[in-house]
Amino acid sequence: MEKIYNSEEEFLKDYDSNMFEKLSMTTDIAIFSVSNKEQNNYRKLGEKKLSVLLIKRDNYPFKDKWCLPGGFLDVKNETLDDNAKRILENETNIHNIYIEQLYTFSDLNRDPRMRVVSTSYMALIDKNRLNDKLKENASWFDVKYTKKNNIIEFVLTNGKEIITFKIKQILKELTTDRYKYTIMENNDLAFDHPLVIISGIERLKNKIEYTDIVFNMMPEYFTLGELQQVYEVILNKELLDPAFRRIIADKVTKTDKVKTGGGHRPSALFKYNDKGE
Amino acid sequence: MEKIYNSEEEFLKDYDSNMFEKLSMTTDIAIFSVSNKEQNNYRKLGEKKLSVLLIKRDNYPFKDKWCLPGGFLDVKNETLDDNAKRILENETNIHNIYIEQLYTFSDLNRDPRMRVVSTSYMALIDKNRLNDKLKENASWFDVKYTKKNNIIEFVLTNGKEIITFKIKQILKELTTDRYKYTIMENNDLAFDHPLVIISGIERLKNKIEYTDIVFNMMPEYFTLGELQQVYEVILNKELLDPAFRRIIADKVTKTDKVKTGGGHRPSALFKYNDKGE
DNA sequence: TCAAAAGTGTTATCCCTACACCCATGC
DNA sequence: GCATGGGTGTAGGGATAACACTTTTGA
Repeated sequence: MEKIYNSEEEFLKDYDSNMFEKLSMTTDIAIFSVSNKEQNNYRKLGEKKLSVLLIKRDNYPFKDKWCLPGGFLDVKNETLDDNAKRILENETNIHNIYIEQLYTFSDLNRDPRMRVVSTSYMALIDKNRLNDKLKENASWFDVKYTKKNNIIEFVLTNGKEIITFKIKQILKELTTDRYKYTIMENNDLAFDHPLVIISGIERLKNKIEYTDIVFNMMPEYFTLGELQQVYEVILNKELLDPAFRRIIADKVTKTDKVKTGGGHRPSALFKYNDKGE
Repeated sequence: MEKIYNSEEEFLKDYDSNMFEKLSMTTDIAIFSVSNKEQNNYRKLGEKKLSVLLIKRDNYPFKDKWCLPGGFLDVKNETLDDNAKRILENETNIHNIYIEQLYTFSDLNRDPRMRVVSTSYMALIDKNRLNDKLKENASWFDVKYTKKNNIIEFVLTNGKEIITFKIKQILKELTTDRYKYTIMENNDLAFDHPLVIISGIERLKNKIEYTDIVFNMMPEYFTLGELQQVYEVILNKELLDPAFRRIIADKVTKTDKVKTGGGHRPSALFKYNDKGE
């Protein structure tokens, strides 16, 4: 299991020991949610942002750096899914959260303490369901990214701190238009977690088109405008109303409820139609 | 590293020992290719089949059962990709083969010898490039499967032996139309390898639509008819000629070469157009 | 001559984009 | 009244499916 280091000396003492011949596994989880920026104008909708949960590390290596929630596999008792769920329950107090395995990273120098292979997960949640239950060393960061040629620049901020990193996108094989990502610049985020974040975002963008995973990030009742904003935040582009409504028409059911008070025509509230198909 | 058992006693002696507290990792690789069934009719094209390479195990557990090529990770020196490539080179003598990570399986009882987490890979190859180099305990099996409701029945055959298994497809979450697969019946294939095979087939079906991976299974020069057959074998359905030609038009380049001798109009030979885009 | 596959053109249909337009509300 | 988002209809264009048709070969 994970060893806790409180000082650098303690950490360096183990650094050259035989620990490095053993294999450990961890899971790292990118939990995504959508946050709502308040607006001054009483008419306008709050601007939505994609956000990810980070934890401030309290031991070496990467002490005092932000990282994704993650932890070591209990070899005797857990599957990787069990492990990811347990970590999420510890960090967020939330059960029954949607998780999905992303990719298994196995760089030799990933963790200086020992040989670690890490399976990454993506988790989705409606942030409003758990906001005040977070531990004090955890914080939601809004995610913004821009792509120029093959360089993707990320800016993460929680209002007080800013985290930046750059990722390069490369064609992996001549015969695939899937990409491989490598970290170009990263001073603020522990381990290879920038890669986990971009894998999660790519998966999310992909799956929102052909599955219903987006409803894991929505409250029970929502307006179509709110749902459209979430799509727009994830896809990083604007959608036209009529097109959007056609696409999601058979995924939602209109309810009797309406949402008023917005300085405009009240919106009908919808529910996810999980009987569908 | 992997321990070789030549008798069951030897194997059972270790079974209850402390080995089970340690963690090992393996990779398992589903190598797919397309085989060509000969036809009696001189005019007809050979019928194409999807095929997968299996190895006959020579030690416990699962002694004398067929399994996918796979092996233990060298913890000190290898990434998972390195490991998969090394295993493939050992088993097939082929370098520069296309590989792609699929999914990491971590069931607690996957391997009775010890706690094993296994990352599965898919590999693609043009079988004609390596046919006579195979080791004697390796054999290509044609893959046929039929789906009734949520049960998928597989029949694998290499001409002499037949391997069958059944897999059940279940909706994993209400909010995803991705599936989870569980093994219902499996007497002939080692470990959880049926799951690796179906994951690979699903990935292949998906990616053939939006990437160029199929060309990893083609020779340098091919006719559009042959290419279409490969598509049809992988997608498990027939395609209409004009539609197919439109889809792949900008992925291939016509060459001066033609293929004659088929009892019909000669076919132009095409090349993969890897300059594209 | 004929069966089989190679290869091309054409039409009808569907789906999506883009735009236009009206509705209802709170200040 | 008016800005704002809610909500709907429709014309045009592009892609696709389905079909018809011609070409070329080996036996």
